Amino acid sequence: MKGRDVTIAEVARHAGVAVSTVSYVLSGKRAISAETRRRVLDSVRALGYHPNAGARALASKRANVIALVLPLRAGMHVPVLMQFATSVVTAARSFDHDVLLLTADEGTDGIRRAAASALVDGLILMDIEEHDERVPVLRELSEPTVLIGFPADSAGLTCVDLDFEAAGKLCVAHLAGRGHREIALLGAPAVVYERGTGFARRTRSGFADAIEARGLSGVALPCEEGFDDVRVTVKQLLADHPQVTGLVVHNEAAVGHVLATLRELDRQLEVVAICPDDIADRARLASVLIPAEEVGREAVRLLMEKLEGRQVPASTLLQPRLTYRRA
DNA sequence: TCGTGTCTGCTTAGGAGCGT
DNA sequence: ACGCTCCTAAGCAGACACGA
Repeated sequence: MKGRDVTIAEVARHAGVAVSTVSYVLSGKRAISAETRRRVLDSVRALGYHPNAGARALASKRANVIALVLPLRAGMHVPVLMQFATSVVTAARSFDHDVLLLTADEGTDGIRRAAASALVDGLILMDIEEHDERVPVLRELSEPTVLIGFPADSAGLTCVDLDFEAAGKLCVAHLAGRGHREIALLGAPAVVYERGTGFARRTRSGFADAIEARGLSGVALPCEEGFDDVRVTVKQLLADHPQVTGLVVHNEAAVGHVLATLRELDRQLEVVAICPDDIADRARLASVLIPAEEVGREAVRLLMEKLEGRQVPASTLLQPRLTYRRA
C-alpha cells in the first residue's frame, strides 16, 4: 500500500505553527525562535516530511536541479569523465541541488529544452570543443552556465579547467630537468584532435612551446587506446625518432599499453603521464594529476554564485602539479 | 459529455497583530 | 518598541465534483 506524502500543512498542524513558519524554518530565510524551530524540526522528523519538489519549484521559480551536459563522445576516457560527474553531483548535493544528465543524443535541443522548460536552474558543460556547437546556444540562454573546458572564443562565458597548456610545459620541464633532450608526446586519439577538443590541443601546444623555448627536439603524436594500436604507434615513434629518451603520455587509457610495449622492446624511456593518480600510482609513474574532483567542485561553486546573481571570474585555470614517483 | 469551479502541493514579501 | 509569528496572494497543472 502506498502512503500519501506528508504535506507542509500537516507538519504545521503537528507543530502548532503556521505553514509559512515551517517554510521559514526549513529555508532559514527568516529569524525563527530556537524553541519554535525545535518543535518544527521535531515534527518534520516525526512525520517524515519531504517538501514536494514540484510545488517547491512552482513557488520558488527554482527547480533546484542543474544540468550536466556530457556528450560521451568517441575517444573520451569514461572513468575520468565519471570522476568529474561524481564530483559535480556531490558538490551539487551540498548546495541542495540535484543533477540532470544530458548526453549528446539530443544535440543542442536538449540544452534548449532543459533551460526553456525550467527543468533546470543552470547548466555545466563538459568536453568542450574549440568551435563547440553548444556555445552559441548558451549565449542565448537566460540561465547561468559554467563550462569545464575552454572554447576558442570564451568571451562572456565562465570557464574552469586544469591549465593543460601549463601541464604540457611542466612535463617537458620535468624531463628536461632530468637531462632529456629529445622528448615525445603521445596524446589523445586522432579523432579527439580532429574535433578540436580543447584540453588535448592545449596540452600539445604547451608541449610544443616548451620544447621550442628550451631548444629541445620534440614530436607529438596522437595515440589510439587499444593495445595493438598503441604498440604500433610506439614502435613507429621509436623507429622514426630513435634518439627519444623522454615520453609524455596524455592518454589515460594508453598508459599501461605504452609501458608494456616499452618493456617488450626493452627500451628505457623516462615517462611522465597526465592522468588520474590511481593509474600513475599503479605504474609508479611521475604524473600530473587531472584534478577532476577539484574542477567539478569549482564548476558547481561558480554556478551557485551565478545563480545568486553574483559576479564570478570569467576564467579559472587550476595550476598543474607534478608528482614524482620513484620506479 | 461537456464546461466550470475548486482544490492541492510550496515559497515569498510585506504588513498585521500578539505578548512582553 | 521590539521580536516573533501569522496571514495573504500568486503562480501551474492535474484531479475531481457538479450542474446543465
